[in-house]
Amino acid sequence: MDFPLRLRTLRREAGLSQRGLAERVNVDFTYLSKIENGRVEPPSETVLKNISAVLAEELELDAMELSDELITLAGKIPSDLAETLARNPGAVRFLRSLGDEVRSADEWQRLIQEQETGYRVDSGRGGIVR
Amino acid sequence: MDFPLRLRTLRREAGLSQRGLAERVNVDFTYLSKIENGRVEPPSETVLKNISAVLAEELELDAMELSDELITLAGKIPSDLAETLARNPGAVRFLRSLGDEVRSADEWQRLIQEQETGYRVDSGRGGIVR
DNA sequence: CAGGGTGTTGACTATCAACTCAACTTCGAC
DNA sequence: GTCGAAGTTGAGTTGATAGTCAACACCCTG
Repeated sequence: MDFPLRLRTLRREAGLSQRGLAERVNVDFTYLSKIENGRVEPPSETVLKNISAVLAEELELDAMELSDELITLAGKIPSDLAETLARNPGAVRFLRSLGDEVRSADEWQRLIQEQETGYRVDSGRGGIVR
Repeated sequence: MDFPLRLRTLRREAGLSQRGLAERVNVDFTYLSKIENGRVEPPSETVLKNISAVLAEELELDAMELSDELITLAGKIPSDLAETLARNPGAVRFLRSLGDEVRSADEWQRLIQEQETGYRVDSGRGGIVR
């Protein structure tokens, strides 16, 4: 799902009008309209976080997770992560070392598994290899 | 080493004047002066890449590695990596899964080792654990 | 001390992202 | 049919980013 639609869906699920949400987020409601219609780029991370906070409260979701979802859907990198990357040349080298192998969501999931379990997981059948 | 000094050092090693480098990079030489003196923010990634290409040629270094160095020194994320991250929500989740454990350059180096060897490496003594 | 090569500085400018504001439309309830 | 609540649109504003340009200062060499 793309960002504009996701936002509109969430807002409606939360039972909020554009004006209602906009007021709590401190932006003009016409701006939300444009965002939901893809007439403008997704908003700043600040606004995205505010939106996430309000929606998470209404929908009883985790605000952090929601903002991560919206921020990445918006094609941005959460600024705290971005800072970590920018401050750690090693992090950039590490990501490069992953190279083109890592492309799909599955691959990333596999890496998370490895990281959490300490085992290297076969990407094919999901079995433990070593 | 910080970005301004690193740039100045490289430029001098390459035997180029500010005017000389600026011309080949298609920026005003006074801009380079300000950059080297930290009077302005580091330049755009485009300019950084142009600079890297010229310097890499003169110094017989790898242009890609040099531009990665300069870009990260400049506190930015190489845009191709940034795009990969922004397009892969999984990548963001993965980085979050690394959490606060990963902070030091050593830790990143360890992860690179793991990735390349397929073995989990002990961060303490560098031995193979599993 | 004249003149070319080098570096520094201040003031200004163009572009773009991220919005706001005023005006209009659309739709459902009464 | 009108009223209010909701949504859409075009034009304009604002601040930050990424530079340029004109002017000046500092050498060294002849």
